[in-house]
Amino acid sequence: MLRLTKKSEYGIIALKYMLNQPPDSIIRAKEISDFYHIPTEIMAKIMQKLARKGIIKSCQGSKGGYVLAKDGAQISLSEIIETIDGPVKLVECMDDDSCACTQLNYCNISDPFKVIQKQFTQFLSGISLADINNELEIQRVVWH
Amino acid sequence: MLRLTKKSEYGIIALKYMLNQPPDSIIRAKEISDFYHIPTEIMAKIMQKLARKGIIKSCQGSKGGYVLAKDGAQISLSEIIETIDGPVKLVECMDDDSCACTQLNYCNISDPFKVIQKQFTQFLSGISLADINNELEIQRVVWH
DNA sequence: ATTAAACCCGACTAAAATGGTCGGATTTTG
DNA sequence: CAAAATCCGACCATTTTAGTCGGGTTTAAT
Repeated sequence: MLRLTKKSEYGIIALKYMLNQPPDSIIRAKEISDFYHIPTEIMAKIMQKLARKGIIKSCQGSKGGYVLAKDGAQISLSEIIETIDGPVKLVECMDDDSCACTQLNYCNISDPFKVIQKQFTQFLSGISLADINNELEIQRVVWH
Repeated sequence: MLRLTKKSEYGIIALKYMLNQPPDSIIRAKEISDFYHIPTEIMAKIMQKLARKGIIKSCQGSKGGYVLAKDGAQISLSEIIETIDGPVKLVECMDDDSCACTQLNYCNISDPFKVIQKQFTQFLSGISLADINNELEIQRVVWH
């Protein structure tokens, strides 16, 4: 079906929410999960991942929470998705190591898909959290 | 993980295989499944879907099989994927109907994602089977 | 006609990924 | 020390995907 996981969705929702709070305000996972009716534990773990990756900064202890660690324009969609769901690999045989089919010379799509994969990553990298927040205007993808 | 399903992969492999046979030769599902070690029944059903959609043409009966129904340049990646796996919907709330969150005014990413969705579909539509077959050169996605 | 080889198709099972829960640990504030 | 938050691994439930099975239809060759 080719669809983002719910966790990625939650992550994007949370980051967008944070971007729209007063700068440097500390935001708790529970605040977001309550507001959007997202299971608290799930929200918490997603934010832990984002924190480990350095997209947000954690403040432990009571009165703790999270703060955006970067400018919205510096956070790309691909970064968010990869942090939460792991690497984007359109087809299985993206690494030469983990692919039985290339070794046997069976798979006929490995090479072309590496190109597509690269373009797709560029596509996701080209969209920032700030873009998402600004409800970016309809744009056109042009091939050169 | 954001990855094509195996069925889509199989479909692309099969179509690429067909494109590289002598024009108008009739190709059996079993021929492809044997060659690439794909379960025969799965391969068969994928080709049935492609046939129903008009991407390939079926020839029933003994000595039957399939023939490409279109030029390679006329078959887009998005068409293949949507035929096999159903519509590409990056996030759940793509249709206003099926989305509880928009009704409640909770979801904050529905609108921006519609734009991303559209761009992504354009991206997939811009890649043809012929491109895949020609191991298309590294290209750049440019924003206007 | 009969048989064989292919397409056709829905229902089912198995396996994997995802979504969500639980219990408990650590850190900080008051 | 208690409360409120982050932290984290292990676990279970649900959904999606992958693959199987059994039976049907169409066509060509004998």
